[in-house]
Amino acid sequence: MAGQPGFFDLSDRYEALSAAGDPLERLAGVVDFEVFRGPLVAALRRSVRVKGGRPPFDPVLMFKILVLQALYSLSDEATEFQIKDRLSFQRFLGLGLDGTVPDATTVWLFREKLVQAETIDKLFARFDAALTDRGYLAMGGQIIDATVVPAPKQRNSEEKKAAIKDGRIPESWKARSAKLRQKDRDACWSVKYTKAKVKEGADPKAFKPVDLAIPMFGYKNHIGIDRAHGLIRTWDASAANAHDGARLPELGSRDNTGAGVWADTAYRSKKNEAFLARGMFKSNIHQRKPNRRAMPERTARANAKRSAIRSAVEHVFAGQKHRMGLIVCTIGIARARIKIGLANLAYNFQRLAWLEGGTAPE
DNA sequence: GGCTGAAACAGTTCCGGCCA
DNA sequence: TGGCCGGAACTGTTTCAGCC
Repeated sequence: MAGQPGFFDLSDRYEALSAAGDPLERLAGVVDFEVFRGPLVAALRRSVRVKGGRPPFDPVLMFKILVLQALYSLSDEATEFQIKDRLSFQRFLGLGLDGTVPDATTVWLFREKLVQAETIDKLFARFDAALTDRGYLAMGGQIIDATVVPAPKQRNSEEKKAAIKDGRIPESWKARSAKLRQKDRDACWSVKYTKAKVKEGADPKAFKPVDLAIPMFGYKNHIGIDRAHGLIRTWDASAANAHDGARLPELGSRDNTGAGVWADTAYRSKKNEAFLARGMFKSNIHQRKPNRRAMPERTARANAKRSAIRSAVEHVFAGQKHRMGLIVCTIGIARARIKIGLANLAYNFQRLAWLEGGTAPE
């Protein structure tokens, strides 16, 4: 698949991360990766392993490799190359100069086993428990939002698009298994609405705001962060066309000590307001502009106050997109889910490093 | 040396980007 | 717009390494 950065596109992201010392060293210092061994071993079913056979790589080592992939948006091939090439990667993984580096296929197979065992939620929950043990309780209320994670755009004919939309496999693909397995039938198109920016040199007073509709293809990362620490506490992944508002009941965490819930207008509905009222949450969801009427000044001021708080979640997405280069090149929602989940987990690792007095993740 | 299971290799197909 | 190239995801087959 294309779209992934090549071997030599890593330097910018690495330099950004390295601005204040070796970020991987800091990460290894604050995150105890051994806490993941239990869920990893369970996923790989080591307990039923009979004697004999080639010994596998250590599951924690393999998991740390997936973390590197998520942090630097590396393909499996690029990961193998970079581990062999970079001393900082080798130090992070605890490999010596003569250490054997897992093959790209081995990395792919390890990730595939985690997909099959649906382990990512257990890993996320395990780290969340570790955060709580360390004193980082979910506090101050929660901020909920979603963003589209791009995937390679499929080059399908109208006939094939219609078949996929109906949940059918196009006839010409049925006999060609190799072709079918390369086709992503779960990723979807969505439209992102935004305001056009003032052109450089133009008079801002003469500029009339224009709505832009940007088509996006891929998956959606739904997250809930705690306001006090900015850590991702709940998450889910879906196709890009999933409605954000419908996910609020799944993302709303009862573990947060604060009752406030912040979200944009996409989450405002009678159903969601009823859900928040039942759960004793305090709704800080943005108000919609009244139909064919100007936004009342009082509402606009209230929304502006909410925006100032809600912007924290946008920093998470910006970090994942621009610094980590998050993109889903795997095929199917199950694989996309682990990629997105690992990106969320990797973000929390970096955020923890910052909270503990390290480099800023933004 | 045979068995076993994981790692590694080799091949197929895809998409993004470049160029005519 | 279509052809081509390179990088990437995925899979079938072969090789490797540990145990008996």
